[in-house]
Amino acid sequence: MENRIQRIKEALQGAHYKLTPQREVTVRVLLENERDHLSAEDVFLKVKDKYPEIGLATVYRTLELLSELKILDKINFGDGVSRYDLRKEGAKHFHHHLVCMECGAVEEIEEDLLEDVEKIVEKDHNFKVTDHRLTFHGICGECQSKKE
Amino acid sequence: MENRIQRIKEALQGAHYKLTPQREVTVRVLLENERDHLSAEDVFLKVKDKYPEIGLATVYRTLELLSELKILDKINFGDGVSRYDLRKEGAKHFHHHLVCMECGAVEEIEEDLLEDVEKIVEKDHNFKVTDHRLTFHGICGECQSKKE
DNA sequence: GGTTATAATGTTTTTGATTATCATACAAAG
DNA sequence: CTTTGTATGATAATCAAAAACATTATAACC
Repeated sequence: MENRIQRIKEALQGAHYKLTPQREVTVRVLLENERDHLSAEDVFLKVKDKYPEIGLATVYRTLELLSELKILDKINFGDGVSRYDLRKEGAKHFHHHLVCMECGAVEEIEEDLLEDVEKIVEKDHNFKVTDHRLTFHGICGECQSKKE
Repeated sequence: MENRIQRIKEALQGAHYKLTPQREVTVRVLLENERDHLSAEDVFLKVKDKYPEIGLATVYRTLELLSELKILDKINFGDGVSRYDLRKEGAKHFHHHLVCMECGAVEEIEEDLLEDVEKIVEKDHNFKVTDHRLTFHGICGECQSKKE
């Protein structure tokens, strides 16, 4: 935990930003809820518990900043809100999501499934791929068994 | 063109909806701009040229309806608006997009690249895949040559 | 045809997420 | 200490999308 914060601090400083107390609290909330996909509002409420003086705009600004630095990924599952997802350390790529159409559960998968597909795209379409986003829609195991 | 509209009409009727004049004009606009990724506002303005009495809410409702029927796909490229994309006739899956991070251009690719990947996901995660969405971020051919 | 029920429409208002603004607080550098 | 730039918090503005609601078209029945 502490060393991840340390590295995020270094990433910020490398881009001439500071790890202010507000930003640190926000990062801690993101780390503590790494498995969830929090909206800005969710993050704001959790941060406010630890640091009640913080303003909503600051949380938005911090999330935006961390996204620019590729520490966070901003994702959108089609409900009206943006959600934020910590990128795994050292991960070149965004991880993938399985979204259940029955219950809305979101599972993350880590495997790098698209190495070959990227090569095809680069070759066939003369497009230099820097990242990708892949989401599967379907029915999760739990909902499959419920339906029987 | 006319037979595609005919089939969309049948799809609507199969779900007990009618192809009203407003809906037909909206569908025509979508067909005529198949290669673009229009926002609801874009669609509204184009429809209004042909049918000035139409209301914005009707366009929203029609887009929503066509999405539910899987005639349209609602997509989000991270700017604040939803965009709508006609699904190819007979296509089981959403097509993929290449988004250029330099100029914002969006290219569509049709190939079904994920057959194998889907099998892996179904097997490893006990998740019944019904659809997927895949977007590549990168730099398009044109911007690559400009940079040299 | 007339009548009723239902579906679809258009106008307007409201909501709700995100962004912009701006005065204030803070920190670094001289 | 003063200056200069950055970050913050409160608030207002924006803007896409949804909701509300009254009106109009359509269909079904007699």
